[in-house]
Amino acid sequence: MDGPRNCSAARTLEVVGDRWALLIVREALLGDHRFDEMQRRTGAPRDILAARLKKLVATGVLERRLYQQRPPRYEYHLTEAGEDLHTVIIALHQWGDRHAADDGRPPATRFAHACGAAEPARMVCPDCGETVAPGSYAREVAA
Amino acid sequence: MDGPRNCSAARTLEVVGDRWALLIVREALLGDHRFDEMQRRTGAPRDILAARLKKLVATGVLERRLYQQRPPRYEYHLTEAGEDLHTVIIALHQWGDRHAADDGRPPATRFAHACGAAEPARMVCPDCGETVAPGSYAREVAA
DNA sequence: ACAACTCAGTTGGAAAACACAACCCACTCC
DNA sequence: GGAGTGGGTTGTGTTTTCCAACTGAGTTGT
Repeated sequence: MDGPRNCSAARTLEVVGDRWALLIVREALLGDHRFDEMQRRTGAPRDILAARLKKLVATGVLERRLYQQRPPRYEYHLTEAGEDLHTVIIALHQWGDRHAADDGRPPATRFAHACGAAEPARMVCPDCGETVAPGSYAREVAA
Repeated sequence: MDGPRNCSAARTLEVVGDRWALLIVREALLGDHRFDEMQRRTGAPRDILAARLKKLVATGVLERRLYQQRPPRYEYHLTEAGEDLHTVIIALHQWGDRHAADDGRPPATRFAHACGAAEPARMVCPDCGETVAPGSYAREVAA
């Protein structure tokens, strides 16, 4: 009866829901902050990268920092909000590990927790401590 | 020195890295399986929706089920791989809750664990049990 | 001093994807 | 037999994207 859902996930996708935005966030998480490096590591066209960086700065995901005068050069760092996207990146990464095979190219990127654990992180309910399953978690609740 | 990273997150984004794919997965998670319903709830144009559904079936995220002969009608259900995307949706949803305000429209969709917990799910390391932080988790490891 | 190189972008033009409205088809219900 | 339903397709613009080349301030090499 009603139209599109008023949904937080959809709002997030308006900010990072295109082909390159989340790869840019991934780069920033991995410690790359400069234009050229990001361009090489993501494979994004330079003009698109420039446009996305602008948008991500405008939406408060990244901030632009001057790291050198003359000529003025800028780096892009994650804001606190940007850092919060790490769960999205990790979730994407895990799905790829499981369902989209590495086609045997060079060294893969990998995420590993500081404690040295080999196992991937899990999403758990903070109350009952159970791992969140697709069916047990997704419920629509009228407001 | 080298080109684009060989990265699982990037491979995942090749499958669901456009504006509509993840919203379609969200719908399927929420229990909508039919074309028209998905069209209304996501807001995607019909032709784009048709194309995405085809792609998601081809990539093994969705499967097409005949639910009625004469005229033949199909529903779209998540495969096991598709269901595994729930962590991505949840992560997006949480980020939106925190950083992209609800602009006060109708009832919001909401995800809630079956045990009734109000708190959002957390990503934790299965070994040390700690909540995964952006800095503590993202590390590149040579293969 | 002059050339080559670095970094961070712009610009222009072709190709692909997208959005929107209209249409189609096989049926069912009134 | 006319309207309605469900699941699309088609045609026509409008936007994005892609790619390659270029700019411009400054630094480094010779």
